[in-house]
This record gives sequence, structure tokens and C-alpha cells, in this order.
Amino acid sequence: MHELLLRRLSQYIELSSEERNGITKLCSSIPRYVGARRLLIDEGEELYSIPYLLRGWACSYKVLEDGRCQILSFFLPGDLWDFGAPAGSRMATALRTIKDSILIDIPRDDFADLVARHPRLGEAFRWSGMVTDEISRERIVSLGQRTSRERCAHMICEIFWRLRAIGEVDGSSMELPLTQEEVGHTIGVSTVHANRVLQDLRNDNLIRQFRKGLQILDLAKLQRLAIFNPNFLHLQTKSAALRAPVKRPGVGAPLLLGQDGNVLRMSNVAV
Amino acid sequence: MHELLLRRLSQYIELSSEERNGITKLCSSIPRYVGARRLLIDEGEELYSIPYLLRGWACSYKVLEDGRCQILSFFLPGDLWDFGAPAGSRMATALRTIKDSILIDIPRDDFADLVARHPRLGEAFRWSGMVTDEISRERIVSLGQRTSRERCAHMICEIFWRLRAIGEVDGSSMELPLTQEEVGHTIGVSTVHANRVLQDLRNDNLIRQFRKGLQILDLAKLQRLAIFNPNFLHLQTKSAALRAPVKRPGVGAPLLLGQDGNVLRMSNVAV
DNA sequence: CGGTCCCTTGACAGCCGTCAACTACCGTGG
DNA sequence: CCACGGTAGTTGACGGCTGTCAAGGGACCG
Repeated sequence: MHELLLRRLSQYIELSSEERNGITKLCSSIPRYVGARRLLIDEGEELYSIPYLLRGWACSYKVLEDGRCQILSFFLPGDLWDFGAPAGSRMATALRTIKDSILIDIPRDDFADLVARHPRLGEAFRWSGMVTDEISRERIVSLGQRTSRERCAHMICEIFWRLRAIGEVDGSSMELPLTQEEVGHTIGVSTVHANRVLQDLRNDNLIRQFRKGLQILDLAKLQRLAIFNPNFLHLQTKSAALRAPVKRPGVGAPLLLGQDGNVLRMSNVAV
Repeated sequence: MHELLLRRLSQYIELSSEERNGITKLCSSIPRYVGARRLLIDEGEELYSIPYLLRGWACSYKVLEDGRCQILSFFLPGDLWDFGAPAGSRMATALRTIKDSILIDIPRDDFADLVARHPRLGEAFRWSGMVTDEISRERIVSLGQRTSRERCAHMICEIFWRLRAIGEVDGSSMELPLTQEEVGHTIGVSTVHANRVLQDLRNDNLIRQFRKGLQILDLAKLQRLAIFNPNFLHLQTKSAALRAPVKRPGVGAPLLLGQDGNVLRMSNVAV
């Protein structure tokens, strides 16, 4: 029932049997079955427990006063929701299911206790959290810099690699239970435009869509289009963490080199 | 030299003198003076220390292969950079100064030791980290849903409130050392368009700009335009954490209510 | 069979990126 | 003092991207 979590943590540390038992006990609550498109936690609600998704899909989102809605992240099987938040904090986003799902509520205190007793588990969770953070940073880059085609391709790649990591892709096909409205809310375009972008990708023979699924016809080309670096999900082990520093062309570099000295005029500063 | 950090942590917990001393010792390294627009840490570099900004401005950013650049967050006086990252992790973004700055490098191990010895400090840091996270979530919402005018207004409001919290605004005026190119890289528009958006805000008498500064002429109107909720920076105390749950109109609600029962068809699921 | 979601399409207008040229300002050096 | 060069800000023209509106079509479910 909690193999996904064990598998994930094993990517970062070797789990002792005590640690395994701790996780097992943590996940011993009775699973809840929740239908598609149901609110799990509303924005501003206090978090009494950490939702742990066993099956299904969910997403976090924010709704502006006038109804505009932005999906911030997907919540896939094996994911723990925001385990790093301090006790007593409130949800900064709402959380809802996308399709029929099964989840467990892990008491926050039990989680804190376990991590306190096993600091290495805490370490592993923090490594796991870095992946989540990196996904959200990459979403900022997408929304700020990538074209809508690229954003859509990037979203597909992200989901593909994440589902692959938990054994939920079949060759090049995967489930994609998102409506085009949800795709739009994710990549920051209207529903109509989400439709056009998806059609575009289909017409270019990059993807194929069926019922509630999607097949990637040319992963390499899709990733190139998305400027997608699969490494960013590969914080699998400490040694392989992120990619090596790379010098890049473009705006950043010359900007930073065209300056004199490292010491600034003291007249402007005081400690 | 480290009053800003002490002040920030005091928002979340009452600091004991031991904890104060710990922080003081943590900040006892010799400050570095760094000129404007200089690279502090490149993407992919290993983090040996936690940069702590005493004065000046910096930002984190990512550069795509073709040179497109997205600024992810601003780094203002009193900010600690990414203190939550596990030891040995690599920078997911690059970090550079925006103007002449002074910073301290806090050894990661010392930080970890201190937090381990004083769990309440760890708690306070995590509350502080939530503010950072919320800013980055709000940036996703901005880039995905707000118009460029709204995004620009939102950026100004965010900076205004953050500078105000550290006593760096004078009435309604503040420093704004960003070039229009940097504004563009922040709100996801071209430099030319950043210029047009700023002109727009000036023409509507919302802001006034001078040399390297900005005056907000009508904060209420600017915040309304930005759909800006100052509460999101107000995680000052646990009790005031975030805003209370609010029912909203729009897309979210009806979507989630139009479903039957809470239990899904068992045929689709298995534990 | 009717209703509800969801997907699709076309028309149109407005937002925004790009290109190119020009201006203003500053600090430097002659 | 002025000339100069570099950076940053500004403008106009143009085309492509994208939102909106409105209408239609198809799949599924009761």
C-alpha cells in the first residue's frame, strides 16, 4: 500500500528496517476513496494531516476573485502533499482530485515524530521535496518564457517522466485524465487555445490522444520542443543531483561580465 | 549586522537568549562586498554555504538554451538563500546581484547544527520559508492568469510590502534598481513591452518613477489592479497565518459540486 | 431519447514580440 | 569644458499569438 513511498525514499537513502517499519506504521490509516473533481482541502484550511495519494490524480490550484483559475502542480500516486509545512499552518492553495482517487491521511504529528526519531528519513524527504520545488520553478520558467506550444509539450513531458518513475506508463502511452480546460489552467491559456495547441502537437505527429490517454509519438522531438531537461526530475541520488554547471550563451553571461571590480563604492553602503 | 534575521525570526517565535546567541554566532563571518550584476552562484553549483544578504538586491534566475531568461525571485536584505536545501545539493537556479550588495556566507553545517540544537529555530525558519514559497506560488498564478499590467502591478506591490517589512520604504517611495529588461524577465514580457506596461501604470497615475526608485501614488488602486492580497506576506504569527477560508465564485466551485457521492466506482480502483 | 460535458471550429479584435531607429543620461577621458 | 561611448529608456510599424464569442458536434449517461 505504501510501496511507492518506500521506493521513492530508497532513491535517496538506504532504508533500515526500522525506518521501513516507521513508514509502514505511518501509512496504516484506512484509505479514503474519493471521486473525480472533488475538493480535498480548500485554500486557507488548516492542515491536520498530510494527504498521501495512493492512486489517482489530484492538483493544487488557486482561484482569483474574478474566477480565473491556475493549476499549480499535479499530485500523482506516491506523492505526499506539502509535508514540509510547519504544524498549524494553513493551505496556501486548494487541493482537489482530477480523477477517482485513493488517499491516506497521515497525521502531521506522527510524521513529525517519525522524522525526529529518524533524521535520515527527514533528509530523504527533503531530497524528495527538492524535486517538487524544481518542478514548480520550472513551471515559472514555462509560464514566463516558453510559448504555449512549448509549455504544453513541457507539461506532457513532466507528467510522462513522473508517471514512468512510478511504473504508470505503457511504452510511450500514458493516462491523461485532464480536460482541455484543465490543460489551459495549467499552461496559462484559455480552453479554446489549449485545444488549438493540442491539435498542433497532434498534427505535427508529436502526440496521439485517445479517450483519457495520450501517446508520445516522438519523445526526443517533444522534449527538444519543450526545452525539457529530464535531469531535473533525476535527483535520484546525491551524486547525480542536478546537472553540472554549464556556460550558456545569451543574455545572462555578457550582462554579468561587463562590470569592473568586485568591490563596490563604499559611499553607498554601511554594515 | 544580523538584526534583520533576528527580527524576522521573532515574528514566529520568542527567541531565547541562547537562540539569539546562536544566530549571532552563525552570522559572524566576514561580510563580502559584491558589485552590481555579478554572478553569486551559478546553476548547478554545489552549495557550500547559505548566502545571507545584508544589503542590496539579488535575484535567482534560469536561462534557457536559446538565451531566454526568467527571474524567479528577488533576494532582499535579511533574506537567507534556500536554507532548506539538503547538504550536498546543487543550485537549481543561478543567483546574481542586481545592485551593489553586502552578504555573508553561512556555513551549511553550522546552520544545520544550530537548527538541530534549537528545534524551535528550525520551526521559525520553516515558517519563514513558507512566505518564500507563497511568493513563488503567487508568481505562478501571475504568469499564468494575470495580464501583463496586473503582473507588473503585482510585482511592485510584492516588492513594496517586502521592503516595508524591513524598513526600506520612505512613505510611498522605494528604491527600484531594476532595469526594464529585468522587469520583463520577471513578469514574462519583452523589454519593449515592459516599457509599455510601466508607461501605462504611470499614465494612469498609479506610480511615479525616478532615477532608480519608484513612488506608489495610489496603493489601494494598484493592489486592486494586481488582485494583490497583502496577507500572503503576513505569516507573521501562527494565529494570523494566511487568511481564513473563503467561498469564491467562478469556475472552481460549480465544477466541484456537480458530482455525485464521495465514493467512486470500485471497478476502477484497487489498493 | 434528451441532457450534459467536452471537444472543435471560425471570426474578430486586442495583446505582445520583433525590428529598427532614436533619445536621454551618465561617466570617462581628452 | 567638451566629445565620446555605453547603457537604459522610448517610439512606431508590423505581424503573429491568443482571448473571446458564438455555434455546432460527438460521446456518454440516465
